[in-house]
Amino acid sequence: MLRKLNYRFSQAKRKFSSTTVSFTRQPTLSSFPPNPTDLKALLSNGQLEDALLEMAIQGLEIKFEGYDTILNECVNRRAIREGQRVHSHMIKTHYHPPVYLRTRLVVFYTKCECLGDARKVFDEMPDRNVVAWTAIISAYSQRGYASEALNLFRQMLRSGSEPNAFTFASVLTSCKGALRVEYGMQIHSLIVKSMLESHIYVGSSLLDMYAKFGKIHEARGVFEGLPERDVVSCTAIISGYAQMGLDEEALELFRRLQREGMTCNYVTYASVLTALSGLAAVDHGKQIHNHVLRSELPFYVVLQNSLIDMYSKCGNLTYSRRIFDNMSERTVMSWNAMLVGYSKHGKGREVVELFKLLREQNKVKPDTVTFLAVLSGCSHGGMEDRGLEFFDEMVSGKNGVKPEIEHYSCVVDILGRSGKVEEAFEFIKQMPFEPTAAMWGSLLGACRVHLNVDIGELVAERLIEMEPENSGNYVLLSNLYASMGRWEDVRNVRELMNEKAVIKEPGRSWIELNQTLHTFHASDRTHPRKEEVFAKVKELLVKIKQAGYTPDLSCVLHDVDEEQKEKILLGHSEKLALAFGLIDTPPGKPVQVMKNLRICVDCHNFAKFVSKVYGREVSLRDKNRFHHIIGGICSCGDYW
DNA sequence: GTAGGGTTAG
Repeated sequence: MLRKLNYRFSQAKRKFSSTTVSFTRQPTLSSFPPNPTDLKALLSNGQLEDALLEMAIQGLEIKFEGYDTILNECVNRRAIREGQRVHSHMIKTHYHPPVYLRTRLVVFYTKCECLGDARKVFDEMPDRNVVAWTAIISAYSQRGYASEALNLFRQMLRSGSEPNAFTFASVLTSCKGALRVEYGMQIHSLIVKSMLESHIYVGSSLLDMYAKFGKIHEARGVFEGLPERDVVSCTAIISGYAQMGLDEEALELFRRLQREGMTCNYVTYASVLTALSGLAAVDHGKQIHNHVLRSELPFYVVLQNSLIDMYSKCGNLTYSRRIFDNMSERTVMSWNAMLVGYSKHGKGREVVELFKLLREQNKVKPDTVTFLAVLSGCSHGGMEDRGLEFFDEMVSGKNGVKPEIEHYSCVVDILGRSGKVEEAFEFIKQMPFEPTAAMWGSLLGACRVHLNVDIGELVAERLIEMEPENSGNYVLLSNLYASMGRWEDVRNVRELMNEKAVIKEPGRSWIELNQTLHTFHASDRTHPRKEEVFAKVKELLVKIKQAGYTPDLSCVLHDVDEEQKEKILLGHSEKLALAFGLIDTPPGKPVQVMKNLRICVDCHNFAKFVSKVYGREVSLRDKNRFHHIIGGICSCGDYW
């Protein structure tokens, strides 16, 4: 008997000699053949290797319970090689595992990220249960194969297997990944039929799916219908608003839920910080920062990335850089957030230097966003030649990131900015992508600054063809004609616009003073202090006119007389917000105004005169970038 | 046994 055991033991040792398993200790067998209880005892002592050894020794005797126990342990420890050995042991010994064990194998392989092996076991299953289906679906979903996950879900339904809450929660994620809103809605009706709409996991996934497809009302409906809320469902709805750019709604909901006792974690704060970045609500942002510091949350790098972004979008690059410098670990997003910050502030030199540092440190691989930030940073920061060099590097394939359409768009911007309008036009015609409206828009802007009507007209024609409803395009063309003194053409543009255009998004500007956001719309008659604000605008106008300001009437395309046009211009929301800032802050203090769209030529000029005449530093953050105006000179170089 | 929310760009 003992010899038999020794023989088997040495055989087993040979079998396992290729693994990392070390045999410092001989397993103690209480009986022969050993039973699953022995295995469990070994496993509970953490002796997975010994358990495997015993399994090999006893051969066929192990069967169901032993395999189950060991595989479970392999899953818990993510012990890939050991689990694979268990699986091959089954095959070698011609053991045919029941559904339960096959499911265990599928789960083992999916958890160990061996999708191919998982799929093989799954495909060979004679009958599949809901757990196996869900495990394989979520494995595909989590690894980014959303369409395949949806395919499998359809197969599951056809096979007659009934999805449970786990399945629904998982498959909804695939709908987001595969951009299939119609499937999401069909699945929603299945969920309702299964009475799982109020399930906390299913509900959060469902509301997140709606939010990701821009159906925020549906998302909110699902959220309000949840019988209980937790940190995930609350975060999902807040981030839903934030991701849609509904920043005020996101902030408002966050504050309400906080009052109602919501718990927050790092994901919640990261989502709220996105909204605060959009609003440039730096006082609120600092409060969150304090919370974060006090609570010592895990996954700090994600939060730090959000904080870098928040501070830079609130105009405080110094804070951003301080956080960046103090990070113990940086991801590519950390670098990107910092580079984007410099880029939006027109700090070309800093962009190039930081990118150099990124390469020197050689810890993080730059990605497509990195190059987008670098190219647009070079463009906005007066480093056009460096920008073109980086782009050439991308084209040559030296840095491993191939240029995409957005990078080409940056190059159009760079060429246009440096006055190479013809070159930019040729570049667009020859690039391997269909030009976008944004590209033509950027080139039309270049034509305006560099007074190139010939190309401007061609570009405008294509642009208006592509986006006949976008009033901004007509304004650019009108500006171009006006700058050449072609008033007849300005009138024609207006008529053309009257036929087709609608104002897509109303202009809105805001300013944060003493932790309060004050928002203004064009010709705002609703603000409680409107009289004061309008009076201040008039006062500013008188003073800056004396200093040489003349309104740029080509920014107004309404069919009205000149006096009316000037009135409309004075009602632009950024002027109101700027005036309000001047009223409510002491002389000499910098003022920062945010705008949801691109700033108009006249308002830009207005702000420059105000900064000069009143000796104020004025910062304007528009849709694309910051304008830092000191003494009448803007950091954008009058090109944006 | 299987499941939900997050940070950079556009």
